[in-house]
Amino acid sequence: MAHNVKISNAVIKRLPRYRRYLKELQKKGVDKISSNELSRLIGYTASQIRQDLNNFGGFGQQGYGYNVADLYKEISTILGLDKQYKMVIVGAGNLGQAITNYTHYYKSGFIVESLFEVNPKLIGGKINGIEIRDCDELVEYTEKHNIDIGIICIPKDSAQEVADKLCFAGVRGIWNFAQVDLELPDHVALEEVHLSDSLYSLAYHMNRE
Amino acid sequence: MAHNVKISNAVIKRLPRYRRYLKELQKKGVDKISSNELSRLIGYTASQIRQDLNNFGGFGQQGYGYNVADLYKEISTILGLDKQYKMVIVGAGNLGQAITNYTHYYKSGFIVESLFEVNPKLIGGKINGIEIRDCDELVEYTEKHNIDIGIICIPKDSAQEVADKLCFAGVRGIWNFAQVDLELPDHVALEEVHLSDSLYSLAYHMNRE
DNA sequence: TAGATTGTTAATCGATTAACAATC
DNA sequence: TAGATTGTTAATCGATTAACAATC
Repeated sequence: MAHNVKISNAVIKRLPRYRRYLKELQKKGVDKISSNELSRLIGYTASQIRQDLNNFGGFGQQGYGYNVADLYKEISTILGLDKQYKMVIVGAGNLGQAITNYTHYYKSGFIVESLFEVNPKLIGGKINGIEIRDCDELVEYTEKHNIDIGIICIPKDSAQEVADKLCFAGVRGIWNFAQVDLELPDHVALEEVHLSDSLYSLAYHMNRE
Repeated sequence: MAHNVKISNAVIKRLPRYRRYLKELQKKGVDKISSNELSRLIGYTASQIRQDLNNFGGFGQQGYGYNVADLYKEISTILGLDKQYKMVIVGAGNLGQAITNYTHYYKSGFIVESLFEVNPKLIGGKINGIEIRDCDELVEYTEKHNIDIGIICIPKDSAQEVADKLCFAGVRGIWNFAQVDLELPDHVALEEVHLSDSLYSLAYHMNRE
């Protein structure tokens, strides 16, 4: 059953993966699955799967297993994917463009409302029909349009400053691609994607295995 | 001192972060730092910092601390950043292009030798002077040029197939951006970047904090 | 030398796995 | 009902933190 105990981040990080596998099962027309079968597919132990899910409630049925469609829906709700999120992307370079396209085509609940840039050559242009505005308008726009998420796709030197502006303008979450660890107020959620850290850990493993 | 005990992935994942902070310190002209001072900056406990570093050897000096430049260099070597890596990127869409530019400008040790595409409109074009070739040439090219790393920037449906080809052609590591968990032979290192998983965990935290 | 700080062992904490009673 | 499989408690394992002797 649901409790008030804080759920560890390790658990949260596994939820999207459960969801992906459940989606695949659903596509294949599978409508029930046991923790053991799921374990074989996904690679976590059956015990861990049951523990993870029971952090949020008893979604299974003894003697039967889990209903694939129901569990998929439950996990989606836990993650907040039943809601919509308005987003702005700061930095309209390749990465900003890539994320714009990606969310535009694949993530219906996450809507890119506008991009922001300092480079005058890009300002006024459009990506997927979404306008690129001057960075000077960032705070005003974000406040006015009740933006939920700010996405930072700019070099690290100005990243903290932009993050501060986004927080001031009322975003509830920041998705950071700049190579710097941001400091945010407690009430703003932060997810950092450090691409070069990821590449470096790949390099490490290439020299051992 | 260095041992043969397997070093946990948690430790490896922290190394690039140490390195980033040491780089900043170096820029500021700081030449020595204690585990306590570093702890205050980076947010890990001093105890953890000393434990982490001692997995690889005694880089410090009692009563003094750690030499910033030396430690930076040691960590770089541990990660394998003293070596060069030849890479190919499969998928020349926005993300493939973003990574090409990114590594081209910022990661001197990681060289994008070629991109590969199935879209005939893109084949023959260039990004940063790097040619986009037909995916049909992937195996031959990769073998011939002794490519070390394959980067997968294509939709999930063909990702495993491309990964198999890259492994067959002899890469030692794969950096995967497709939304699927790849299965690779043991001797090929794998680093997965699941962008939507990251976005979903952000959504989760936005609805709790 | 005295003070500072590491390297390393021991203690604690948290996460994973195992076991099994509850129950569909 | 009997068999299967969950939900949940207990045991184990591993990672983090604390403590302190070694030593610069």
